[in-house]
Amino acid sequence: MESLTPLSRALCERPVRELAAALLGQRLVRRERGGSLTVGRIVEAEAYDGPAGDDSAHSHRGETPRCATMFGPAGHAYVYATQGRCCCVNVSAGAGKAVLLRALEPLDGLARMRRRRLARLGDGPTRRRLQSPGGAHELAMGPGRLCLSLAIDRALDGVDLCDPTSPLLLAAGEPVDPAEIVWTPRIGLNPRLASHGWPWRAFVAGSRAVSPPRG
DNA sequence: CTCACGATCAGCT
DNA sequence: GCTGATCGTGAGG
Repeated sequence: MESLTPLSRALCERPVRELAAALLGQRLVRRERGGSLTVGRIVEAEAYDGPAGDDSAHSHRGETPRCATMFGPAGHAYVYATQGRCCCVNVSAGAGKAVLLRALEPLDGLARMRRRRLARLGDGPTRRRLQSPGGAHELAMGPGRLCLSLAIDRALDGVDLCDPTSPLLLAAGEPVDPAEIVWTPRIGLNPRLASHGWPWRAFVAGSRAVSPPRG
């Protein structure tokens, strides 16, 4: 059983790129009714710098109902729906800034994670990979898959990730040595997201759970 | 009200 | 590397 020392609010109030780096190695913990815990180690994170200088942030035109959590206190979960299929979860960092959690290395509750992923899959190669013994690292590889594995949806938007009693929280793991952190431009289908040339995507070198670049 | 568009995923070529 | 699924969101009339 993982210990549940929550991450401090002060950490989440640091500049977003520092926060993205500091989140690597920490735990994302999902506590469901009945007390079951699903836990992953954060291995990939992406910083969004808010309305001032970041056109690709959801907050780039100011506060809207969808992204209101980004303008609330730091350390809360900003969860939004994408394509109606799945959600993505961010750690709010105040003033419209946030860090998107892109990938976890599964630690606890692997059976629950696999069950929830398989429930969404047809009879294709992905199903067979996830069922194979070496397939566990793929369970939460990618921002949408991460949320599917941990049963994160819009109902969790706004929960306090620094509160040890929350259904979703950040807990202390092992910080990652800065030398092990790789920075790259953002990835995704929208070329605009990488157009800044900013190396704002941080991931743990060598992690098998890091989502591969696309396009 | 209408409409264009994704911070994605899965499956196939 | 390319396409379809599928729908919330936000901008504009």
